[in-house]
Amino acid sequence: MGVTVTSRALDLLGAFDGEHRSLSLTDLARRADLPLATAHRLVGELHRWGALAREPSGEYVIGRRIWQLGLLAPVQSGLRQAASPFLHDLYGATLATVHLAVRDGIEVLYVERLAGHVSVPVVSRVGSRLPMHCTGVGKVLMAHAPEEVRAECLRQLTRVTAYTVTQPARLLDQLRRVRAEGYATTGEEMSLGACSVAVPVRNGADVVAALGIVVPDLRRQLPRLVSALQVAAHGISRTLASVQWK
Amino acid sequence: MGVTVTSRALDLLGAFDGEHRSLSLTDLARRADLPLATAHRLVGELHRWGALAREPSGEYVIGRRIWQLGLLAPVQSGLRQAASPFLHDLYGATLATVHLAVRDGIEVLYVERLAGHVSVPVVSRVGSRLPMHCTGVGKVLMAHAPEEVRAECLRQLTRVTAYTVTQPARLLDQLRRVRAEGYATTGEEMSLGACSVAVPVRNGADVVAALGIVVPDLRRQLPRLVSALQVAAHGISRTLASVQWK
DNA sequence: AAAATTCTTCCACTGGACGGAAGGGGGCCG
DNA sequence: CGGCCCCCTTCCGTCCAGTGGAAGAATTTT
Repeated sequence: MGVTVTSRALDLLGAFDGEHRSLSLTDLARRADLPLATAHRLVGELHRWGALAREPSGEYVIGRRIWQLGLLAPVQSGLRQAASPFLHDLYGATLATVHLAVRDGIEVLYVERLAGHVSVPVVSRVGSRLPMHCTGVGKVLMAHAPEEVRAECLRQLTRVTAYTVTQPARLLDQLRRVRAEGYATTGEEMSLGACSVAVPVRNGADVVAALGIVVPDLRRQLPRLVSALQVAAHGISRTLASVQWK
Repeated sequence: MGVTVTSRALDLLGAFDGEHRSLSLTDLARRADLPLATAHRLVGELHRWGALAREPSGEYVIGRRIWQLGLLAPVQSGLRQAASPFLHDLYGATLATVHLAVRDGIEVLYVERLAGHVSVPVVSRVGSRLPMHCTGVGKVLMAHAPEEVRAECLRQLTRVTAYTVTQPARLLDQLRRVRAEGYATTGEEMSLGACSVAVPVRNGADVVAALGIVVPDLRRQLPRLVSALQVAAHGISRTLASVQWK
């Protein structure tokens, strides 16, 4: 059941990613591993429907219709909208890069990112994924994930910087503290010069997301940042509860 | 050439909209006008790929993968990212609901919306469309649209409130002034109690988007608002030019 | 417990999908 | 200018994946 028409069309869409935002017909055919004639027909249909658009150059890009559909996804319409005003407040209070993320499998999926004109160099982009063990939001989500997910993560603690925690025991110890104290921190574990603090966002009893900020250094004002984060997280949680999200 | 497999799969996705964010299999089949067995198979494939997700209730919703794809669309990745910091500045300076919109056919497509905790009642949502003749951003986009688009719009000047401009001649006159003065205004033409000001966002010589704000009343501080808008629009234009968007 | 509704699986027929091949168009180089 | 290369588009006979009626399972309602 591997080669259905639908799966081919979807594979064409899947040919696009962060590094390949516009592709020629030939590129699409190559990346989806389809004969040119077949790709031509399918791409034509996708284009007619609005899933793909054509740049002046002739290359194809993801169309507005897909973008509009994406806005209907639950991450977007529920969580993001509930969080939006609180994220702005948080940014205003801290002037740090603000992140909202959810867990997707064993990775962190960034749902929203809010940064000013200048900011600490950060790798995350909205819609991108990162491993959980070396980011603030990731530690929060991992700490509150089901046991089997945590176990799976521990199996691949890849080293990113010299400060990345790669010993399972040590990470588990940190996660225990995250649950106990209600917030997680990292210090240059993902990229040098960037530290982070994060707190869980709840919907009822469940942890549905994590809210975090990235700063150059957090020795001095950690208590203030944690309290600002918790105020925002509580606000989001309350909004989620009131709209009965999910 | 109306009934291809791909078009059916796409129609299933198209069954979702602002009012129907989650649908049961039966609903999907009904809305896409497909036999249940066929819908079942196609939905299964879409689900397997990640285009659809399943709620705890068993209903289907747009999946994260579509959301991620949407983030790659040019509106999103180019325009929105370039605009983001300036929109926050603008919100900070005016505390009004801020809108960024592009033209899509003969309608206004809202690309970004930024509102505080409380705000003037506004109908727009990100990803939604509205007619051009009765919104601030719409008038800006219409004023700078190709002649044939303008003509097409004039053919359907639907009345929304008692203040909506429905006489072609009068609207054309307003548009001429928009081009001359560099900004457009509306007064309760879309919804009562809401006025708006908007300015064009350029990329080189082309008007690629419109930036607008909605306020309860604009008699008093119009000059200040226009200048704040223009500062932001220039900032966005400069950013677009520097990243060679499109 | 019966009835109604929704979801899932099955399978034989058939019409839409397939893709090799050939034909256009534009850009680059010798 | 002509030859070459690359990319896009169209065509058409073959064939297999898609189709959908029907039956059955699962769930909810009456």
